[in-house]
Amino acid sequence: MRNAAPGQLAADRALPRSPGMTPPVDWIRPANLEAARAAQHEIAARVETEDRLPASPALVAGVDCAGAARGAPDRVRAMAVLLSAQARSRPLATGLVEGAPAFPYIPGFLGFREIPFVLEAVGKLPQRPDLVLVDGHGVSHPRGCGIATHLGVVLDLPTIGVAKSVLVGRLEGELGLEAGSTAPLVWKGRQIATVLRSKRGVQPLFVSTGHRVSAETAVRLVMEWLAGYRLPEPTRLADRLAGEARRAAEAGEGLL
DNA sequence: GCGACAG
DNA sequence: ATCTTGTCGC
Repeated sequence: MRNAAPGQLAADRALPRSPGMTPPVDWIRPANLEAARAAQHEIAARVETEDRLPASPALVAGVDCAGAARGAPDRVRAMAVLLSAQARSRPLATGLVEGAPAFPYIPGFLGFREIPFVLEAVGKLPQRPDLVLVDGHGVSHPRGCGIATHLGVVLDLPTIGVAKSVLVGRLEGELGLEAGSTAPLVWKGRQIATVLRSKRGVQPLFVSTGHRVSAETAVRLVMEWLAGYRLPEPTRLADRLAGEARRAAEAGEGLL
């Protein structure tokens, strides 16, 4: 079992979920696009868009994925970082996983490619966080099921989507140039995310509800977890550490 | 039919 | 996401 398909083993063994229910396999490893699309509709029907998390989360995790290594075409590396409100710059723990994705990258279906690995990476953390910041959209998705929402429902944890570009929708109105400026991202007449200028002079972030976090709280928490950079610290560290891990792997395998 | 299109 | 040096602006 040590050499089982990465995604499969990851999904079953490492699910750091509260006891009670196990997500349908199609929510994690659907056999095809049609099944994946159906799963997204099921997941979207279970999303909670109201707050159901501590007002000030003490343990916040950040997750991100990167290519495993240049030269290793279809490999993915997932990094999970656990931070505490007390020491936000110093990770309490990290979880790293690598494997071959069962899904290709298809806009709108990112979760099926990365979540199997993210689940295993989060499972390597010593404890479940109060909140998870995800690199990508939450409900600001064609079917209301971006990777942040997908992950939140599967993990049964509060999540926030922090994307660096738009998937669907359009910025409405004007976005100020100052840090903290916001504007609605609207799609089909509905606000689906908040465009946030996290820092002066940088491209904005697209913050959306993942699961159990309201749109307003999502923006507040992202702002609270910023540390002088465009991305909030949990996500920024996961992104940076994933990149460092990739370089280390390339060097270790002599792929240079 | 023609674009758009998270990471 | 990834390939990539120098360069412009806060």
